[in-house]
This record gives sequence, structure tokens and C-alpha cells, in this order.
Amino acid sequence: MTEITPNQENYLKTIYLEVEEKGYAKMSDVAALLSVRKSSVNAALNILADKKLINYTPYAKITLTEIGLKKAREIIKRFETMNNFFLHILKLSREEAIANSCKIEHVMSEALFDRISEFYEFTEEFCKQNPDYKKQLDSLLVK
Amino acid sequence: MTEITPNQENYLKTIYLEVEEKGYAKMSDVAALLSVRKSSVNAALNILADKKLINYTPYAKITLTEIGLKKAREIIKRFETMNNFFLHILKLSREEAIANSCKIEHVMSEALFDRISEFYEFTEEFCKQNPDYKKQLDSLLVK
DNA sequence: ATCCAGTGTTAGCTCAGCCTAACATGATAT
DNA sequence: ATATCATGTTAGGCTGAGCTAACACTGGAT
Repeated sequence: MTEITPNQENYLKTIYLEVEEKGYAKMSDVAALLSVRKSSVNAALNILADKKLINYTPYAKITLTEIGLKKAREIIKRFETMNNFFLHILKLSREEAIANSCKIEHVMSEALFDRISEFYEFTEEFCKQNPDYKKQLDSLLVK
Repeated sequence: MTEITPNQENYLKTIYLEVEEKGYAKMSDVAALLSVRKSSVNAALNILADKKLINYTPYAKITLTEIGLKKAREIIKRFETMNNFFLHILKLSREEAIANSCKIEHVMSEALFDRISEFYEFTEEFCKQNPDYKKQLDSLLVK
């Protein structure tokens, strides 16, 4: 069980999303996305490589290992779970929802993840069955 | 607007709660509560004192300044807001709820705080008015 | 009054994470 | 083929946060 810091999780996630979107990940793009210097990214990537989460050889494209992939997907799952809740139930703005999810995804427990997921599903369903509940919720939170 | 790290928030909160409970705060107790060494607490307290959040003179009892008090109360408010939600709506165990709240209290935004508060109030009220909703929720989350 | 245990402080180390500045590499355009 | 520019790497420094080990203060028991 490779331990990983919140920050390292964030690098991993960013690389994963870059690879998803463009087919590869470049250091300088990661630096731009996270608003840090290339040298900082370099240091971080060396740590992730040490932990066998990414393949990172000098001057080559960055790819994720199997474990890295798995871990990245977990992080993104946590992100999406919180984000859905914030966006569609609490009705936070896109930016607010994302900002909070990006922080919380790194500190939440498995149990919280499970409960939020269940609660989200339940609430969506309940809204469908009970338009009155939905209406009350909407009028409460949006103004 | 004095900037403060999540960790420093945690020290501040711990001191506040100690003072509340026992009338004063001692370094060694703070160290024990946070499971860190006294020297680490010392370093942290010097930073908080620099930032005018606590009064901290060698070998004396620790007290909070006015700004420190205000800040500590904000943190605790955030904690309690999340904790109530986790405990009474998501039905997390005490330990799980506390563990998550203690992390999230340091990273959540003002807007999230507001929305969670409103949502919590709304849901509690809705449960009272609609026992059926409450029953469904309870059976969903407790097992 | 003195000594000891508990409590508080200091020095000096490690690590993660950021920075700047300088250097190296590689791809491209002439 | 070489000069140039974007890109990647290395060196060296800073801060926050932790540690250990040694030292200093204080108050209570003898």
C-alpha cells in the first residue's frame, strides 16, 4: 500500500486527466495546469516514479503504471462523487463545487465516499418521486 | 487578514477547546492531544504568536487573542456544521464523522459552509414534516 | 533549602513542496 | 548543419511541519 500525500494525489490526477484528454502528458502542461514551476513538477514526478505510480524517464512522455492508473481513478471517483453532490444537490456554482471537491477528494474517508454516493442516489430518486420535495430544495438553495 | 495554514488552524482550535474545557491550555496537553512532540507544538505556537492569534510568553499559560478567539470560533463552526451533517444525516459513526470533519473544516469554502448549514436545517425540518422521508433515509444509510 | 519530576525551550536534523537561476536537450526553421 | 526556442533537468534556497536529544525552569516533597 503505497502511501501518497494529498499533493502527490493531485499531480497523479492531473497527469491522468491530461493523458485521457490528449493522449500524453507533458511536464510543462502539468506545471501550467497546477500553476507551479517546472522544477516543482519535476521533483514531484520523481517521487511518484519512486513510488511506482508513473513511468518517468528523462525527456520522455509521462505515462501511468497500473497501480498509478488505479489510484488516479479512485481519486477522480472521489472527486466526482463530491462534485455531484455539491453541484446538483447543494447547488453550488461550478467553480465553488470544483474548488471544494478538489480539496476534499484528498482527505475524505472511504465510508464518507460510500455514504455520500448512496445519499446522492437516494436524493435524486426521491426528487423524481416527490416533485414537491425537489421544489422546496430548489427554492431553498438557489437565489 | 492573517493567513493561516490548515495545521495552524488545528493548533488554534485545540487550544481554544482546552481553554474552554479546563480554563487554560498547556503545551504538553496540546502535544498529547495532537500526538506530536512538545518541540513541534512550541514551534507552531511561536508562529501563531507571531500572527497575533495567541499570547505565548515563555513558561506561561497559553491564551487566545481577540482575533485568535474569533478565528477559532469560525473553525469550530465549520467543524460542527460538517459534523452534524455527517452524523445526523449521513449517519456516519462518531469517529468517522469527526475524522472527516476535522480534515474538511480546514479546506471548505464559505459558500459550502452556508449551503450545508441551510441544507441541514431544511432536511431536519423536512424529516419532522415527512416521517416517511425520514424512514427511507434511515433505512438507506444504517445497516 | 534542596532536589526531582514534570514541563517548557533550544539546537539541529529530515522531508515535502515550493521557488529562482542556470544549464541541457531536442525539434525546427533557415 | 547550425542557431533558436521550447522543453526538461539540476542546483541551491526557503518554509512548514515533524522528529530527537539536550538543556532550563518551576513547584512540590522532603
